[in-house]
Amino acid sequence: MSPRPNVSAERIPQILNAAMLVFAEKGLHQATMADVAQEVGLSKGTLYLYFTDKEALVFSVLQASLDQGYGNLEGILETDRSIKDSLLDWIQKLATQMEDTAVYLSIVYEFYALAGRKEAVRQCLHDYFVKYRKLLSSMIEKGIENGEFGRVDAALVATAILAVYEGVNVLRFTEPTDESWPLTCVRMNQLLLDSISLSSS
Amino acid sequence: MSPRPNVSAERIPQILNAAMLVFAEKGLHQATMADVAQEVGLSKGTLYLYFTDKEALVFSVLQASLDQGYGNLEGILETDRSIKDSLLDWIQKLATQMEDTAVYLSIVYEFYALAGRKEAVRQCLHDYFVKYRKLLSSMIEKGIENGEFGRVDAALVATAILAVYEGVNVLRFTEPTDESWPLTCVRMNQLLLDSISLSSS
Amino acid sequence: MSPRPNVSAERIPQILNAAMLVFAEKGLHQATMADVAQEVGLSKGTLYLYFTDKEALVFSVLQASLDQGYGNLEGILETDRSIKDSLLDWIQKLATQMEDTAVYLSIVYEFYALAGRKEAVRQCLHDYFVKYRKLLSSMIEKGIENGEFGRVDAALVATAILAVYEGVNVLRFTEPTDESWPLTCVRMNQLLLDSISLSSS
Amino acid sequence: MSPRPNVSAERIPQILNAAMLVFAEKGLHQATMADVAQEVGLSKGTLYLYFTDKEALVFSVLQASLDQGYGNLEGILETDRSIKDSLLDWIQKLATQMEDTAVYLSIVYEFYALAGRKEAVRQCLHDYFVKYRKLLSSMIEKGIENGEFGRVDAALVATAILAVYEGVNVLRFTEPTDESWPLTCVRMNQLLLDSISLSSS
DNA sequence: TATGAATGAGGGTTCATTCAT
DNA sequence: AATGAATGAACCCTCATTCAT
Repeated sequence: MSPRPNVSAERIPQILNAAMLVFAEKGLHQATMADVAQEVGLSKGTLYLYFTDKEALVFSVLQASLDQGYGNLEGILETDRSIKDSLLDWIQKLATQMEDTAVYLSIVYEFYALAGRKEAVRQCLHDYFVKYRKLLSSMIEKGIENGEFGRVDAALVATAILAVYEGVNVLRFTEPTDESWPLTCVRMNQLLLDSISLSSS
Repeated sequence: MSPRPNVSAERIPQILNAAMLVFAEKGLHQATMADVAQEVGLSKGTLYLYFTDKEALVFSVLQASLDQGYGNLEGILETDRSIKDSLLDWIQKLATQMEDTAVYLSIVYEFYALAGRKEAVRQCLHDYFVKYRKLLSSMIEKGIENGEFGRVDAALVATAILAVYEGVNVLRFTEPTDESWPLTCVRMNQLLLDSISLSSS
Repeated sequence: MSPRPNVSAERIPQILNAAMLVFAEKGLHQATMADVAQEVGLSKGTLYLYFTDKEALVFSVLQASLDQGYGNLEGILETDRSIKDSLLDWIQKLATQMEDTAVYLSIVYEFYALAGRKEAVRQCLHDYFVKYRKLLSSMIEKGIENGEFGRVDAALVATAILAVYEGVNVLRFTEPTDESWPLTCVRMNQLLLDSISLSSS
Repeated sequence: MSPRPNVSAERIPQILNAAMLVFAEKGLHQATMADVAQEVGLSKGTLYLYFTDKEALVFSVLQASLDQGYGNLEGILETDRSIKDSLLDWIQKLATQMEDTAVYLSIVYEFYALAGRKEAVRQCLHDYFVKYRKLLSSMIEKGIENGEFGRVDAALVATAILAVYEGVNVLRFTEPTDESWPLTCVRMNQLLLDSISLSSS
């Protein structure tokens, strides 16, 4: 239609990626729109063709981050393994990715901080956590039904899994040289799942 | 001796308190030195007699926060109760304080984010977590020795306790209306400690 | 001949009308080329095919406005009524239009302001006022000759008529709720023309 | 009180004067805060200690301008001369000042334009004109009472005086080389006042 | 003729920091 | 010790203008 191919579709992810990088490196506030622009290879002004605001850009980065999120949890279930093994698999995968996500963790904490002051941000994070809590919870319940787990509070365990993961991330962030964190995370969850498993521990 | 009492000693905590308030309310970056000055009732210029920098002020606030920290853990041990009960007591106390600390959590996450970019901040947080991890670890070990707990990895359990606490805080921060978080936190630790306890569960 | 009808001829008035609207609404400086483009239903780039500059567009709007001007004064004379009645007729017509021109008055004052800094604009306005001053002046003179008016300074009276109209517009602009301004304007001119009329007042 | 003398009181008029100059020279929008700052000999930032906004500065300039206004009209009355002579005296004075005020006229028209879009500005100008209209009106009435003038519509005449003055200013602004405008203005008012005077015309 | 994308200079505004008093 | 005034670097954002298609 237009004389020039519509590059909007590709520009936005480009910008988001660049922004994520720059934000992680310099911090949400220290990073300037000029920094982001330079990283994408666009001019400052062009950024504003795609995002009305720095705030809008930040928010989009948040949403893009959450869309990746904890990864494909539903897919995990579509196997014939036990719930416990499936969960541990997922956790293992998350743990393995820890290395790579470390760079972006800094932004995540800025988002958490932001959640304290911006309702929209809080809502976003809230929905995200609730979604995974529910997914995990239903898996635990399935495990209870099929006799893998005892009659535990599924929601509590689900929350615990998320909490442990988030908590380990915090601790790891202050001790990045220690490379055993992924393992620690997995072992904690093993401990947890073992403790609620019925017989074969 | 001095005609006027040296007010320096009292000024600094005054400023730190004010700064903590203002930082929590507006965010580390949105809060200006003017905001802090106004909160203490001093002029902007005077602030710089006590802190060379905004950075210095921020760092001092971080240290002051950490000095309060998780509370008196050593004191807990000086009882004749079981390790498990002592630990749960401590956790209970922490959980109870959650309500009050919520306001400041926003700064905490900004500090975490800062840790990704400022070595000094990371070091500070690191020392803090290590200190508590060691304290908890030695308690767990004492529990193993006296037969309360099985032969678990004490360091892992200690880390788990901290991780769970930190993780719950994260989740709670995005769902502040739900008031059951303190309870959730305690129950998780009960689950954890139960699972490593030998007989009497 | 050309496969497509040459739309240039119609485009320019379209653009000028749109620009006038937008300029009136937002102000000469607040109105952007994008605003104008959107109002015409063209793209920003296309605007520049018709006007080299924003300045050029503004200037064209000025000229277009002046072309409408105070309306057909010459036509007024082509009757057999007295000069005085003809003039009052014309003033009456102008006064009646006040309502409608009110919207555009805002631009007019911006043009006046511009005249203080742009020679071309001043020249334009100058020629405009001179033209009407001369027309009015010659009418007054005709009135003197045919005995309607006394031996007044025709140029002065002509200027007075214009001044009164311009002045009333200024006052009305700050008091738009009062609806008596057109009447006021007419009465002032009646007063003026009465005072220079010979007998039949 | 303060270690440094409080210069606020002198700064504000300094800034207003500078702003008036710069605004007149470059136009309300083309003039930058930096321009104004440089004119006062202050830094850009300092300007914001005294005016929250450019808008606030503009508005203050408007008010300062109006405070000077048409000059001391009340004072005129405190003589034993006739109303007519007093009024002509005042007009003469205004006319004489035309030369000096010419420079600032450009801003005045921008203010008029602004009045079309900013209620506060309109209000300001409105109050100003009303004030002088009332003053003039009461003078005319006094003239009617003491037999100087016929039973004319005092308000109409008052408005006419202002309108003529404003109108002449407009015309003069587009023909600044002609130096007879002050005279023209006076003669118009003479014509007007003569026409409403009773005997001794 | 038409346009969507891109640009970059420039303006308003903020704020950490300094300093004379 | 205390401060109010001043600074200036830096940031966000706008918008007239260009250009490849």
